[in-house]
Amino acid sequence: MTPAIYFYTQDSGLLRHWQASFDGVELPQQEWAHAAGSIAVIDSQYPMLPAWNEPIWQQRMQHQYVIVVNTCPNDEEGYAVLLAGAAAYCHAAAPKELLQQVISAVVSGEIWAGRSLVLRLLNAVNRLPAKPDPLLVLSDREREVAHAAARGQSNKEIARALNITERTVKAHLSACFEKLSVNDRVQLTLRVNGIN
Amino acid sequence: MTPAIYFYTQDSGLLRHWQASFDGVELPQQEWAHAAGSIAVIDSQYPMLPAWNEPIWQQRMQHQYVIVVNTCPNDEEGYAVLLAGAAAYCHAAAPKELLQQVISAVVSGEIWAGRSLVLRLLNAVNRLPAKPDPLLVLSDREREVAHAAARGQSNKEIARALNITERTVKAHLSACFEKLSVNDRVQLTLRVNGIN
DNA sequence: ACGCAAGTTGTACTTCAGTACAATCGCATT
DNA sequence: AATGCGATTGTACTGAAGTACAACTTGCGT
Repeated sequence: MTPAIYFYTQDSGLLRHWQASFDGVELPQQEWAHAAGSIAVIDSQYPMLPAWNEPIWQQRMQHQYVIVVNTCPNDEEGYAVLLAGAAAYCHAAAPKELLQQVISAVVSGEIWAGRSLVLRLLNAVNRLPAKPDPLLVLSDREREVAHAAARGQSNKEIARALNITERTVKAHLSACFEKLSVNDRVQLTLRVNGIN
Repeated sequence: MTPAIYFYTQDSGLLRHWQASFDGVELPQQEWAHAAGSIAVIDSQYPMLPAWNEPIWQQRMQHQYVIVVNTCPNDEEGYAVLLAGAAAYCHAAAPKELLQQVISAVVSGEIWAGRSLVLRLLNAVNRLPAKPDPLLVLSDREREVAHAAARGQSNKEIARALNITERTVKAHLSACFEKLSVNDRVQLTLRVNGIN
């Protein structure tokens, strides 16, 4: 059982191809509505798409599996797309079997990309620019608490370790959530560890 | 204010050096007792240490900041130590100022290593062996739920996305916790994302 | 002296996460 | 047919997490 699949395209041939490969593929009703956890397949030739380095994509991809397809895929675009957080990048008219592989990989939380793109990504690892640490907005104490929480420690454990009360730990964590615009310690963990 | 610092060494000269640099440095009472979140400074010449690739270290380093020191540090050992999850690797008799830098970096959740060691680590990134996916023990459905949780989604969101009840999500997550030997979704998140 | 930010803690409350104990259903293997 | 596993859901409970509102202290710069 796969989540709902919304297909953003204006190519009716592609739509038919996908509908022949999966039950439940549909064109989205509201332009960019997205149910959390659903799958969005986006034809990169869809008109008026924001650039892949726009932060709007990261927000979206946090709550939805985004698969980007192109009738003429290229590594440059694929690189940008995956950096933006997409779950997959593949040929829009790929055979049914391949598409099913991609979908099942994505639903299982994997990232799908072609071989040449993967190699390019691996080579890029060494040249990661020193990213500005998002934790700099936190005070020293808040950063300590945030890192402890992001290691998987409970409030009680952190309190004992830092020799403060659990109440104080909560205060610091609430401040961290606020400053980092996250809702809970799991999202904090992801942020601290540079995921998403 | 720093957590308690336990110094595992048999070199009384080193112990004095550290005690002169920090308040609260003490020899551990019970051999390997460790309070969650405290700092363990381990002289790698301490007798009978397990090899750094022993899994026992990963468990330990999950709940404690471990700093490994050596009176004669070398990159080989440093590499193994940091791979095992240590927070720092440095010269045991480093000047007070440096030690304080190391401690404050560690308490802030950073990893400290000398420059040559850092360069070596960077070069190693490309040669990471394909690690056996720990999630293979999960069923397909459990893996879906685990990945959703590890993206920061709440039980309610996951339930909506997969079109099942929140109760079922809890059931799957409990199974995941059990199979992966973790206590909660934060630790699951770390595991799924290959941290620690 | 004054303001301000950071750190600390308290009480009280709401909501979420996680567990215990159980039950039903489908499917595949024996 | 029987057994077992995975998926699903229920009720009920405990404890942790997070928020609201508020207060006190310390240090630092003006």
